[in-house]
Amino acid sequence: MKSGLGKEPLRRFRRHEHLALGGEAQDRVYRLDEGWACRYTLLPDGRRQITALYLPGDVCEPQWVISSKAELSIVALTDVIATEIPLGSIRNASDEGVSELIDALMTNFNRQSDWIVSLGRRSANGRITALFAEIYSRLQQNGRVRQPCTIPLTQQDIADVVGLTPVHVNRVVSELRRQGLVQFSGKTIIVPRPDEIDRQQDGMGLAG
Amino acid sequence: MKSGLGKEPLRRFRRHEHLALGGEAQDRVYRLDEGWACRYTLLPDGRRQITALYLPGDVCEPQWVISSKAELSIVALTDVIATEIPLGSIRNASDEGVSELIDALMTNFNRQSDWIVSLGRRSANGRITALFAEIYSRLQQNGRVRQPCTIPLTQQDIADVVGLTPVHVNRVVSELRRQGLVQFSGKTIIVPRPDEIDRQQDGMGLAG
DNA sequence: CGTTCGTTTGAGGATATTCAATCCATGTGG
DNA sequence: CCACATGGATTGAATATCCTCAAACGAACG
Repeated sequence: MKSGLGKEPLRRFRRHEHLALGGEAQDRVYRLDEGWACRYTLLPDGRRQITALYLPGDVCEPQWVISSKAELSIVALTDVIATEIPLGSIRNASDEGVSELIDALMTNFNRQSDWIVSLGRRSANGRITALFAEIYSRLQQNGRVRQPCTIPLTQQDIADVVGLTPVHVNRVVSELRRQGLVQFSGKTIIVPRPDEIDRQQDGMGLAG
Repeated sequence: MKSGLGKEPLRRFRRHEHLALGGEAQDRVYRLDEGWACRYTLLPDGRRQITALYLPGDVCEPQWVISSKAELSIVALTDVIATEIPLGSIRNASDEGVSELIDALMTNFNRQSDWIVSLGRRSANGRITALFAEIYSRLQQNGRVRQPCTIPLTQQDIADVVGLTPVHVNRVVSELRRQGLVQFSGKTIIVPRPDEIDRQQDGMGLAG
């Protein structure tokens, strides 16, 4: 995966362009070098629920190494530059490439479980602050934290992640701004002190 | 996995007994021969969110074949009889056992994505009917449908799956009973016509 | 300069929660 | 066989949270 061979082709996607369509066979995965993307489901009435967020540095979608089929569509949330990684090139030979993908898969699996907890048991405020804290933590792990942490998501995008309406997201986020927990810069959100955001989450820690 | 060798030991768990504790190393998986179990997270204030349901016939937790560690606790929701399947016995030799577990893992992964959609975008009524429909469908796939489909879950358990309070679950379920979509038999719920329940779900299908 | 996309604000209403009781079946000990 | 304790289901009233509808606003873009 980290083979610096430079043989893997770079792909560019514009915002709203699809990296994959639900049902399609996949013969590659992507590593996002720049930009954000997501997996989502569209309801018949047009509402959208995002089921996974892909940040710069993430591999999208690691499970294709197992199933070779996109269950859901993947779309770019910003302009994206991605490295194309053919599955054939790593599936033969029990490479470290495979185990890296498997690790990423399990990480996503556990993240989904966590997100079920958020959606099931947290208030709007808790879900949004939890999302910002998660994003910061993941960017940090990917080595992509500029100071401070910036989030190029639309409030509509955020709403589709946290399962709320954009109107209500706006009210919650505005309140966070009033408290100084986030700042706005144009349409991107800035989290100046991620550690404080983390403490905002209502009733979330661990046990049992 | 289906080796009828009879060498695998049977394990019994009483209701509320743990099959695994979060953080524990695991050297086996379980196939549930009888009874129901779940994976869950406990919040600091005592509320619980169930992140996976295990039905008779299911393997619990297939991802242990990869990670060998329980991220979250697993508890029996009813009395359980399970077959213990040592991981060592199938990890060497690229058995069909492994690929069966991998398949189950991917099924659970996709089910979690679907559940995120439910929690994020469905009403109480939609979540509960979706849950019943999912349960019926899974029991059928596992070859465990007696006529009719019975669900031995407490309303509190259901609440912890769908992310609602038991009080509100009671109101919704009572309304479903009034409409004849479910029946009660003591504390267990019966779904006489699962196909009709399926049509109750508000705004759920596919697209995009 | 008019569109377009995204944000912001208000008013009103629907949905789900909270807090409390009550009910009911089951199981236990006397 | 009955009194009592227990766990779960049920109901009501009041409240909180979030949604819907509608309009206005602002920046970016062609």
